[in-house]
Amino acid sequence: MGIMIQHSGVQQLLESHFGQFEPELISKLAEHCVIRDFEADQQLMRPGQYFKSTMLIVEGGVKIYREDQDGNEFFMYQLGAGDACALSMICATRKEQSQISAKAIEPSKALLVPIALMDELMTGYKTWYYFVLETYRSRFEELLEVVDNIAFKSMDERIEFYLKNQRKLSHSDELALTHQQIATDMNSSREVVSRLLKKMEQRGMVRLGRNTITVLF
Amino acid sequence: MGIMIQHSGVQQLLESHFGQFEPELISKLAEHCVIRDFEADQQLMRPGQYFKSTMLIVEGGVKIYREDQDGNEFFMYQLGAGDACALSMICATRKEQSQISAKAIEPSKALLVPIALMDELMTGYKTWYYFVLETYRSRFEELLEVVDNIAFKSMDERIEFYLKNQRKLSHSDELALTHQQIATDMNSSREVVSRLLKKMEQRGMVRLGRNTITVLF
DNA sequence: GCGGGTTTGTGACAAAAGTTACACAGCAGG
DNA sequence: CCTGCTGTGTAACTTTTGTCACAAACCCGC
Repeated sequence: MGIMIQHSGVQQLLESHFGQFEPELISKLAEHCVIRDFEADQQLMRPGQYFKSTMLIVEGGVKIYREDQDGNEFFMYQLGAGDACALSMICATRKEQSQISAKAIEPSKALLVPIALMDELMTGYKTWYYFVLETYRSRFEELLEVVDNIAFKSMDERIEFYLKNQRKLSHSDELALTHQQIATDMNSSREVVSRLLKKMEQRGMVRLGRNTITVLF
Repeated sequence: MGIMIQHSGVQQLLESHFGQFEPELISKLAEHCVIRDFEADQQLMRPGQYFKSTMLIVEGGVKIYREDQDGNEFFMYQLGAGDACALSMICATRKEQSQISAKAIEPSKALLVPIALMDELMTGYKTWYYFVLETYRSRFEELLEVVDNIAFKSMDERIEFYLKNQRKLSHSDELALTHQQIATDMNSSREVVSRLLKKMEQRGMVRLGRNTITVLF
């Protein structure tokens, strides 16, 4: 009975954010997969961890980071409900180690799809197949955009891009961010970020407050 | 008759570098795809171009670049015989614009697989399906490594990585490179590269000559 | 061997980013 | 209201990277 309730919950979550999936696929997923809850700031995966399943975000938001040997982290992109982690799909299919770290930015739910199921889903369900391809494509493009930013742009342009991104994701011009958080995400230092933000304020691009940055552009 | 000869040539090239493909897949590809030749330094694709087909490299070597608006280019990774461009697969499936530029570094041959064929190949041939997934995975990982380099490492470490890479690809410790080429690939300037290479020579890591860098580490 | 190209070496300087050090403002809890 | 913590502002300095200017070395064809 507990399982039945669980399954119908899965079904409902899938229907609301993965409406493109055919009904049989949704049933299949509801039958074989589980939902896992994450608190804000909790890690969904850490570097060096092995994947046993692919994750689809069904609620909340997740930030994806790249980490180096010294534990520095570099923010790459963010996932929301309806997105999937390409890495967990790719690595999952090869039982590879994760090279990235993922952190929930708010209370979130993810659907765990066992890797054992992947082949069957890919060959049996057209909408799943397209979903996976589309996931690869969009993650790849996001990653290319990340390369653009750090390869061609200076710090102030990168901050601007970062803020635009955050605004889009939070659907608000008031961002609840500290300078330190931004610096950490960009693998820079707080002083540099403060300095550049101050210049942006003087140019009328943002308004700065404690824990808040209001985007004006 | 000319077509017959063409087809058997395709078949042979496929067999030598894509031995994992099942015979029926090779025949299928030989039947529906064509080989295209590229001279050294010729562009396989340029930014803004639309894909009509996916490319498999069957001979030679290709460098993949990201370009910005001002025409600066940033080298990301290199493909050899047996590799495929993930971008051309991903974009091909959506008839998207290319975001990258690809340049042959030596006389090369590529197999052009029409995008119209992709779905049929993916669903009908297991080895093709695995090949595509593996292509996505390895390009994605290469891209992550690129991010690592520019996000975490300093110029001298990046040069070191670049040289190691080139050594692996050319199967030789003697690299035929000018400082200017390296600088262009890394979106830096020739003077900086010269300076750092000189330091590396003093530390005994390389030996420098005109048009050649001998890797000693 | 003599120009004229390309490639490399180097010094001086400028700009960008990172570091150190410290002051101070804002807020929360006692 | 005081205390202490967190977040921000800022000056001074170092390091790294990029730019400018020019010299020297090398290579090739004549």
